[in-house]
Amino acid sequence: MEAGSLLQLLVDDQVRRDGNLSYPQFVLLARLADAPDGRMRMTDLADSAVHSRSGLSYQARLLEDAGLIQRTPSPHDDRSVTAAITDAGRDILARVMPGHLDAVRQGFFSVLDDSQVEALAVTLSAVRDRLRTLVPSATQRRRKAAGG
Amino acid sequence: MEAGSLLQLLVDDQVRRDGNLSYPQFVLLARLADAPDGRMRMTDLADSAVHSRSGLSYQARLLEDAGLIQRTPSPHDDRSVTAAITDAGRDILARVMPGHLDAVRQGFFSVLDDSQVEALAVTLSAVRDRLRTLVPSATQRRRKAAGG
DNA sequence: TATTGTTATACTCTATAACTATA
DNA sequence: TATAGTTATAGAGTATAACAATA
Repeated sequence: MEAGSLLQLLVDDQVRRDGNLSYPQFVLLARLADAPDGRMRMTDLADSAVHSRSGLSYQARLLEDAGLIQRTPSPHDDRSVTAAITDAGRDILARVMPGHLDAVRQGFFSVLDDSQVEALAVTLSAVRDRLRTLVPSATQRRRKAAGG
Repeated sequence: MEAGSLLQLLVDDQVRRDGNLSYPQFVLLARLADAPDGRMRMTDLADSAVHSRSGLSYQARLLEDAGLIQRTPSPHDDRSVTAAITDAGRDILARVMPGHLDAVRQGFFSVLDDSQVEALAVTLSAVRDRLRTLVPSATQRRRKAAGG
């Protein structure tokens, strides 16, 4: 937990300096950039980022006001909204990534060899998957609140 | 990072239910309980917990108001304050720990074998130590702010 | 002068509940 | 009825800067 907190502080500082982004904003932007076509449904984004829906709406508004993402109605379901990273969003990310990679290399990878990195990927993925079954997603929390 | 966030959510829920503690309060209390004599200087506590001093003062006030810690002037340096866990604090911790151990076992250790746990301890400790050299402590941040 | 700790203040983030709208 | 998303509101946590006190 200490390692995680410290790494988040390091990355937060860096993305704030280089791209005027907060850590959660950077995570959302990076996740969108990695998604097919740079788009994701709001609910899926909320679940994947461990956010409540209202928390995601808040961050999405900030990112949209900054011109880094755009929200549009989803094609096949008029209830849904699709968030898409904009060209400006990709530009910011391109500006931030070199420093980000440097920071992560220096703070994380530099003290590990390849086999250790591989082992971490395996074990922490297993932990993450396990925790996803134990920690209710944003959607599940909502269902629980409505039902109880 | 995902694993860390999820584990924090899991633990936060559990310590809140079982002991009416927030995650940062639980961390501070546990750290004090582990310290020799149950006492630590405020600055050392802030540095060890990745807090600013003001942030620690805030949490310390909450814990003290709840009767779980007590702050007293330090014996050898009248500028310093020593925080000590109280009997009530130890009681709360004793009430919370069984559920905590269960949660961590279920969410974390259950998916790992002994050698994986050992490898995690080695690698994440190295990462933590490395990050401690890169992320300024509360004291260092303050010096920087004063100097610049 | 430098260090320790607190406090006033402001801001970010997150969540709950209420609301609107569509399936 | 159930799901998707937003917003009003409130609260927790943190940090910066100013302050008081001691080394």
